[in-house]
Amino acid sequence: MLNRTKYKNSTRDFVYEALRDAIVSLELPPGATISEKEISEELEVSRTPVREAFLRLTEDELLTVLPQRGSYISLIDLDHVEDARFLREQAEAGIIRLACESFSDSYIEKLEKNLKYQRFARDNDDENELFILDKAFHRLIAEGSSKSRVWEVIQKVDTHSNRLRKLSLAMKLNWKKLVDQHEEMLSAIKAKDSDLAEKLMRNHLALLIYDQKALKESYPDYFK
Amino acid sequence: MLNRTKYKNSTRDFVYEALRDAIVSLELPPGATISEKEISEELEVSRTPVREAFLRLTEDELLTVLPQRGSYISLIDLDHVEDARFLREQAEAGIIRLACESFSDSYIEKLEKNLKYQRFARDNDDENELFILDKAFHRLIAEGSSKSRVWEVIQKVDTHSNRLRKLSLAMKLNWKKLVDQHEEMLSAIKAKDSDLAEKLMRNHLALLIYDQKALKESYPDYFK
DNA sequence: TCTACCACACTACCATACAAGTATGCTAGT
DNA sequence: ACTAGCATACTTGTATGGTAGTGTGGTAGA
Repeated sequence: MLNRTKYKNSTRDFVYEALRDAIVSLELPPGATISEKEISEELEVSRTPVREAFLRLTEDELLTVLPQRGSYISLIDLDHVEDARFLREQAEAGIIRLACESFSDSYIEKLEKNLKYQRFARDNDDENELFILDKAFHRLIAEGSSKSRVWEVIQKVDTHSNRLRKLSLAMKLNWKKLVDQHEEMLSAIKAKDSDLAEKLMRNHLALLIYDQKALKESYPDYFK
Repeated sequence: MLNRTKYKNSTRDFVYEALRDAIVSLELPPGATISEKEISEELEVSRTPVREAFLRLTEDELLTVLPQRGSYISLIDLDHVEDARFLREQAEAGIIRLACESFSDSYIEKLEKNLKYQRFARDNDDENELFILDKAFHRLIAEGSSKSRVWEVIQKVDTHSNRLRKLSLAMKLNWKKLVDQHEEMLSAIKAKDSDLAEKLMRNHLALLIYDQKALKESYPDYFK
């Protein structure tokens, strides 16, 4: 794993971020067992900060701890994924309505710039970059509507979906139409058409039910 | 504080629940300083589980920890309250739409029973009971729509509002019209009128901006 | 061969000791 | 009288030792 010095001040945060990144990137796959001692030796820290990181990961539902038995990376629970997706749809529907009501020119520009890069990434089949730009696009809409904190909360409960997205990336699923949808959404915001914007957003996020079935069949061990 | 034996298995959960209840009930008021050592002596446990409870409370934004300096109960941040309210409005608007589409008779009955008690509590000026019944009412709608987990998530981020509600209880603010609104909502669900139900829910939750101003003036030390 | 039992290795949980940063008040020097 | 600086008593952060519960593999006995 990475070197400690490039991280935050506290050892706890270092361990937490290292583990979370490893889990979300599937470097530590769902179902893998890990122990406090093992990680503490690997990262060359004591068990205390590792334990505290474990607690936070448990809260994020990325880790499952069985007292006196062991811990393992949580399996992806499609019910949880759907609940997170539902919450996200409701939240972002409300947010994009706000965006239609009041959105500064500077944020319009930021979105346009982001979209330009999205098109570029799409034309170059750079799914990884598209993944990042997609996230940034939605974040910008929330930011411009002064709802950054809401967006952060959603992100927090959306970790399971993030792992799914990583899987769908690996399987090269449909990432193309995404850009078109984003463009339509930006047009709606510019036209201040709240109803249309909300509808587009809901359709867009409904698609996040990717090919859950296909993914589950390809990686059965990763699912609950 | 309470005896340990009546709580869950782990010491950590015992400490966490004891502190969280004390904070939300305002027994530990915003701004009050507490230390790991102090709590560990009071509850007669070691510092480790106390510390772990502190970490969880920090994640809930109920506690603020300043390394090497001290910890204090977080002040109520009205911006955070509004963000949580916004998220709750979006979520419950979506949930009540679901309720209009599919809601079993048994849950209709449960809501009716709950409302009966609400009327009783209102007529007896029992604000405390009304507080509990209000919570249960909303929870029932989520449960009946198979969105319990979403409701739990909302609850988790809504802790600041809960403290506000406790304050407004103390000030005997308007708790009467609440029952009427709930009755209208149930009627809309029965009539399967999604649009009306959603509108009612949004209006209802918009009111949760109580008299924030009045509260802030009455308890200035509790706010950020 | 099968089963009951036990020793052992493993886990997370909790207690405690030590380290390091911070605030405060006293004291010595001006 | 005032200030710089240090001792001290706090705080949280980290390390480590011991405890109790759990799974496993081997062994003795039928």
